[in-house]
Amino acid sequence: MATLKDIAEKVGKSVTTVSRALHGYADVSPETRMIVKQVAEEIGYTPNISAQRLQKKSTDTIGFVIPTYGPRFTDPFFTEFLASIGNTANKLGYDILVSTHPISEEEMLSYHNKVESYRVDGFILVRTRRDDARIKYLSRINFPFVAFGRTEGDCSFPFVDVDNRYAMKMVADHLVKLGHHKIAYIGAPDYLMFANERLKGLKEALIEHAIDLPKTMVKVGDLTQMSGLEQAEALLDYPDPPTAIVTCNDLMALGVIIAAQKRGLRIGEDLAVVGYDDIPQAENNLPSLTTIHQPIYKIGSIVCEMLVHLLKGDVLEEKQIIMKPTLIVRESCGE
Amino acid sequence: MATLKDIAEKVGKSVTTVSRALHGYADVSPETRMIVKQVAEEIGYTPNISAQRLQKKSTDTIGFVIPTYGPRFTDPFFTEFLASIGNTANKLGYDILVSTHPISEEEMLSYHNKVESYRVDGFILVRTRRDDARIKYLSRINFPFVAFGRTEGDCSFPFVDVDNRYAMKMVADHLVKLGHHKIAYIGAPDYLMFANERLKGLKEALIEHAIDLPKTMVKVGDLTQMSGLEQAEALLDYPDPPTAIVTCNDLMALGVIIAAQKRGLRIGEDLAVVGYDDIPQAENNLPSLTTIHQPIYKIGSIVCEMLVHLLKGDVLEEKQIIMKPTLIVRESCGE
DNA sequence: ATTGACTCCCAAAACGTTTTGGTTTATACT
DNA sequence: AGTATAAACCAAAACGTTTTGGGAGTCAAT
Repeated sequence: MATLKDIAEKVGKSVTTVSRALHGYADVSPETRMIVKQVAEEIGYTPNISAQRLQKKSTDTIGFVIPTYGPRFTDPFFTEFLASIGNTANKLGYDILVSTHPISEEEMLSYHNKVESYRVDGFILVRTRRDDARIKYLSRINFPFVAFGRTEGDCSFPFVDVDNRYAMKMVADHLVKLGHHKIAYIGAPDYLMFANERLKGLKEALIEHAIDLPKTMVKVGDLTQMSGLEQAEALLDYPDPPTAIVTCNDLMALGVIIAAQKRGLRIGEDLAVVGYDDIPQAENNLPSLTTIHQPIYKIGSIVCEMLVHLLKGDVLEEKQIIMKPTLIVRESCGE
Repeated sequence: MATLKDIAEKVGKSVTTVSRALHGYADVSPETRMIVKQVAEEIGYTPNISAQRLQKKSTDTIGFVIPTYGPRFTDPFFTEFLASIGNTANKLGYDILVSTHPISEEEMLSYHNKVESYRVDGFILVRTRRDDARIKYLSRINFPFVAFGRTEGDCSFPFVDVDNRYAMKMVADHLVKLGHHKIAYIGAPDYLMFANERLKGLKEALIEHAIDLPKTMVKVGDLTQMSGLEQAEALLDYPDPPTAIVTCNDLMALGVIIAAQKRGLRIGEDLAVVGYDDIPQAENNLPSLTTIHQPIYKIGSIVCEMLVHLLKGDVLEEKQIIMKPTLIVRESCGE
């Protein structure tokens, strides 16, 4: 309601002066500045954000498009990540514009749309893909973004990633030390970069121990608990079933545990299970879940800070950050 | 990049005409309209949203402030709800502006800020409180919003809610039928409307069966699995422990199950457990969880649609909607 | 008396859109 | 010939802000 003009009229100065007074320019006398600020406070002035944006040609808004899977979409990863970028953005004076789409044409339209109508200044990407249309598009038009995760091919964009191969090496070493050699893996669709990396990492690490990971021991889930359960059942139905199952996220690992328990297997003795993410339930589960911890909240806030720096025109001192995950040993692998 | 002016110059017409051509006004000849649209397409015109907003004095944006609890905040409810309002808003041409705050002064500031700088046209509220500062503020200044949940006192605002008392009556009847009379309840802080209602509902329903719910049998958690576990331990430590524990959300119920299993109790036989929400894990858990199903996705989309109607100036045919939840009987109560 | 430096101020333009309040031209009706 | 009516168009204002490119006044040094 209240505009600069209103203030200007009240204090008998021009709109220009009022604007400059509020923005701390030096060419305003201390008295004028004081009275302007006072009146602004009095009449409850807040700048009209649309007008500011039109003039500044920036929106102070960060786009975050959540890739969803099906209608009952509940992944703890996203909640934590969203809370993280939300809080960080807020602290830095930015808004988060969220939309949700299944991976599809429609998803790309959403990016196009937000870019072309000047709705956001930059994007945060998650769950990068081996061949990532989003990254290609944004790179091509030189639109600011920061990704959590890398992609295949050109990785010259700014990102934060976790060393997935290193994580899987820790997992492999741990399992081998416990005496396992019949190891299976439940992953996610191959186009997801992190799934791909984790599978590769596990394979490589096992080879170092002269252990093979045959195709039959590799299953693909969709990251839900239900699919972990289903894939585990397939694995456990084999005449010569694995003694350890590694999954590519905790939700699926929890599914594996349930599948095993349903057929009376003792987790940690008859079957070892390893997850990835360290969601809160991993710790509280019975048995608690051995898993890879990646600091989601930390990663979110770093990603967000990097993007804000980028938007302010700063040069990033570290454009690409690779974080070391840690192996959290709990009950699900026995000892 | 491309503006109306660019098109105007290309087709040799005025900016006015171009604007009106694109908006389907009648005072533009068919030929002009065609050529305008064609040129617009050619040079990839998209309206500058900030300019539009400044002029229209509306933002086509819906605010959604997520109340968080602690840094490791992962509640499946929010992911599903967010996906729901996200998809619906998108379909209706609206954006969702998300921010996350712990319940606090800061949270209210976030509302003030978004209202006063014209950042959003309306709000969606969740997790209403008995005495809700958000509702009071928005009602007072007459700012559009729709809530999931009611509040104590004046409830003349538009909302969607679930009949919590009815839900708890179903739970009580079910448990009593199974022969339970030592029943305990793990709720959430009393200021949360839904927690308060559920407790009241349970109490009332038990009284009908001449069963008392003493203070010692009522615990307060914080909706996390961990706190469900902790409160359950306190209950089970009693010399005369309950034979059934009702919780106010599934996450805590899962915690209860773990606490019980840790001390060797058989769920469904030695102890009955009932949750609320019907999150995906409720179905897959071992034992699967008897719970109250509320159609979160549906509710989200209804809430969002109501708000959009409101924003368009339509009159709501149904301003207040109360949905009947259903009791999903699974293994955690035995039979 | 000029010049220069400094302080304080402001009119006007710009951002890109939509709306207002017309005008012009052609056609149809008396 | 004069008057409606309709079709097609458009200049200018408006939305509220920031930035540009100054101007006016004072004071001190030449």
